Amino acid sequence: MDRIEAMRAFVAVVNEGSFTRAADRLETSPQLVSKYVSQLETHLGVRLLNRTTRRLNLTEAGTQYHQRARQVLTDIDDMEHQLGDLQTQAQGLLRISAPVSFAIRHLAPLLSEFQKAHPAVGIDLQLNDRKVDIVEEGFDIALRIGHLKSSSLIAKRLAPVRLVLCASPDYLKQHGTPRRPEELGHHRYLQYSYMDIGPGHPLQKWLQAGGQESEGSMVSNNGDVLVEAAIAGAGIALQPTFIAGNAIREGKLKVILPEYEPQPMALYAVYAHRQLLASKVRGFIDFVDGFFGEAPYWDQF
Amino acid sequence: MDRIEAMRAFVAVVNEGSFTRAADRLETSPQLVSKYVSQLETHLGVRLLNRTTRRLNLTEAGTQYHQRARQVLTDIDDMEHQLGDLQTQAQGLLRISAPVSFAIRHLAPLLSEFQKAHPAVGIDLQLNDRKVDIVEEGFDIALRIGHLKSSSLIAKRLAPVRLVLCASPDYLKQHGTPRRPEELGHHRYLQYSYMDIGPGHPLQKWLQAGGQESEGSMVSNNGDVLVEAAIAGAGIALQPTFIAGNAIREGKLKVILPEYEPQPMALYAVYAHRQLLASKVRGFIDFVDGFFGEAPYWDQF
DNA sequence: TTCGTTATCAACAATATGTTTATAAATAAG
DNA sequence: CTTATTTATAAACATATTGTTGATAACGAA
Repeated sequence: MDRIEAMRAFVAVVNEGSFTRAADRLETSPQLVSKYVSQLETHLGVRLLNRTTRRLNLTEAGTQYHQRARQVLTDIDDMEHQLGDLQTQAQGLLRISAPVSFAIRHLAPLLSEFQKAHPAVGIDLQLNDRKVDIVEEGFDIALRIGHLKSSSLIAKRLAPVRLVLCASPDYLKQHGTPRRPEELGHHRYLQYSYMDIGPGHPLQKWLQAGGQESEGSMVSNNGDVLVEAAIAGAGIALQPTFIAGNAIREGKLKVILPEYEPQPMALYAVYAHRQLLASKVRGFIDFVDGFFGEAPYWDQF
Repeated sequence: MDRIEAMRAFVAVVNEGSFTRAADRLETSPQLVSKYVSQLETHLGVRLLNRTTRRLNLTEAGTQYHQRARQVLTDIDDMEHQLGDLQTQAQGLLRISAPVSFAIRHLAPLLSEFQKAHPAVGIDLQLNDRKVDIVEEGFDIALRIGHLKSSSLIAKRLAPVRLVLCASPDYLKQHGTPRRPEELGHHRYLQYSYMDIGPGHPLQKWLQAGGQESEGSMVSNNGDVLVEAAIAGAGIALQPTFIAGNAIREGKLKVILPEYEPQPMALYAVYAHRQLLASKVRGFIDFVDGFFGEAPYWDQF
């Protein structure tokens, strides 16, 4: 027996004053309503209604139960409606984790526009380059850059992330512009700590060597720093276009060996579940998807 | 799905922080708990828990739902316990309908003793000689005297009610004491409006005739009046012993034609249902049953 | 009375329930 | 780093329950 349905039946019978009318109201058969009420009575061990075929009278217990059952039912309805609204209206706090450099440069306008479209959604943006555990740490969405290994999480690809080798015109004038990967050997590599372009790539060897052998080399876990260093003429950096793009467009950096550009990585939105997604999350993903497109503005140089 | 059980499962999972422990607590299988929670989620259209195999985290919706669901569940539990108490403790107002003359003479001591045994039960005693509709008028019990025709009500026989023909010694001295029914013809009959001793009885003819033909006869719907009239020498009355008994014992009335005494009627407690009886009602019936016995004190003369 | 209405009962087919068995994922231990 | 253990879920299945249908009994009204 579904006690909630039984309670609903009982309350309907009391309100309508008849099993048949209650059944009409609940769009079911009088037989079922009768069954529900008797089951409820048996469950409670108390007679709720004195019924003749012609008239119904509440017992004392019935009166009390009716009172409180109605309250409980409206509570439940309220509760479910509230959740329904939460679901359809896209409200609540959206907790997002995002990579530091990307967020600083490109997330502000997106978030601002998103909030215009969904005023009831609050945003908590946590910048973090480590791989957060979105379930454990309570994030709704994590934006990630890289080649994602499969996991139980859902990852939606939002935009390509191109990596380019670049250096300042001054630096190139001074040290020469490499035309082939082999020529990189003597150059300074501004290394990003977590860079991984995959094995087998022509640049891979140099990249690894750069980190281990070169003297006076520079390593950072922040791409902005490396790009700034490259602009200042400190060496050659392999960095995503969403960081270097602006400097390239302004002529402060030159792209080197474009024909050897690594496979593009991608920007992903990572979230926990595909089904029963809160609509604030669903809404955000739909919103971000297509915001940058396959040729993002930061690649226009 | 029983939504209440599902809610209980969800709340248990949140409280215990694990499906398996929740299942232990609810004495069911983890599989079922899992099923319940997912059904609840599907029903609500919202994900309540983010679950990895190792840890559980509430979603925003889950937090809200948990809060309110716990409230609803305790409400329901309270409600049912309250009804349970009502059931076992015998409390509330007991509404009794009883015949006027009987109640006046014999009910006060009974009720007083009953209330000593069940202090939490209040009594509303309505005296009425008409046949009340106990369901319609909201009585818990009706005491009735007579030969009950079957009905959907339950009637419990509490005591025999003997009817005796009686008159005052003075009257009998003046008009003679009848020895055979035929001799009644010339006597005055103090008639009770609702008297019915059934067809075929030797006295039946005289009783009917008494109502229709005799001049100067007396009719009343109250037995006390008729007994008082008989004591005053107004004629012969056919009245129950619980009214006339006292006068007989005191010698104010003499019993006539005892060998023609009609089949005894009975005192019944009539109530609506045999099952799921409120314990105040159950208690009263048990109490009254046997209080008077097969040879009630009013028959001792 | 007889009729229409109403609650309930009984029986059945459709559905749902809870159990069992198996699988995948995540941590802990060796 | 692999193996074990714990945990949640999925699939499959026997059993119980549900809601429907048709029939019954009781009350009121004409």
